[in-house]
Amino acid sequence: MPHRSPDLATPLVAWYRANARDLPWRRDAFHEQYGGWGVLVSEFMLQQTPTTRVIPHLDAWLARWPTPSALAAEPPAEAVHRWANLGYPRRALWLHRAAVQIRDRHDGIVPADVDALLALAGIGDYTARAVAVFAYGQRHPVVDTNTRRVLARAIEARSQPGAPSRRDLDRFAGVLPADDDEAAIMNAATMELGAVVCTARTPRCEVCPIAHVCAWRAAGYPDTGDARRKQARYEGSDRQARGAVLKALRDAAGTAVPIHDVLTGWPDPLQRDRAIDSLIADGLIEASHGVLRLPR
DNA sequence: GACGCGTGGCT
DNA sequence: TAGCCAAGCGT
Repeated sequence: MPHRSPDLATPLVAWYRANARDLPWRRDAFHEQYGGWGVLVSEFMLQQTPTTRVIPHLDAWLARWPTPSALAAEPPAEAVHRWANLGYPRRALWLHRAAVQIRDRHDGIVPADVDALLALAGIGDYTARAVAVFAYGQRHPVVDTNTRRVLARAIEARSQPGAPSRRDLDRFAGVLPADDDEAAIMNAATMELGAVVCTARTPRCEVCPIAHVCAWRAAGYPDTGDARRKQARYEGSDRQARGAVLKALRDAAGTAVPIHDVLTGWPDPLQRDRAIDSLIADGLIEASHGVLRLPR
């Protein structure tokens, strides 16, 4: 018979109020200026990209495209180009598609409804709820890798979370405060704790506000194994080849490049061709009359 | 559920 | 120094 979970919300919310980093998307002025669009763009960029690398790109992006309709009015090539080195450039394409969908379906206003958000390109369980909560103040569980790690340790006494599951959402919803605003803060606080204290490799338990109720700590920090997938090797991978092709086209400043001038001297010519073909299939580049370009 | 998908800083 | 890691998503 499992004992009741201790109250995590009170210490987490207090800790967050005193210790939250001053990030752009947490400022009142940011919300007043960019509303749900600012939150949406920040969440897209933060999908698998570190906070410190996102900040300058987010500023530039929103200065250039302060509304969904502004982005939707330009070709996807511009989005892919300005995505620069943020990584996973499909996100730039999806963000552009989402902007078009927001313009066409929602009169240019980022929807507040989770199901409407989920129907947009590139938006899944995490991003939909993050927008509904952080832009519109609704009460939903926002569960990212940080939250899953904090809960795995504090409640399940595991060193790392298991594989992501829809059940994570229900489980976290069960420990959120009833009040919308408090719940929103706990969502942010739990992610923040995982990002800066309860980190994957070297947790700083000596400054953790919930160490006194942490099941993993009480159990003596057992290594319960890591259920996460290991990342495939990047050096020599198709992903590296795709990245190099796309960088070449970005560096060409949006102009077409003869296909034979792209990645000349790449060690594996078959891999080079495979990268180009898959980028075309993904819609990240276009081919015509022997030249490659970003998608128009 | 498992896989493919970028890029660069950190240990 | 060679992995490890980072506010996921779509298939």
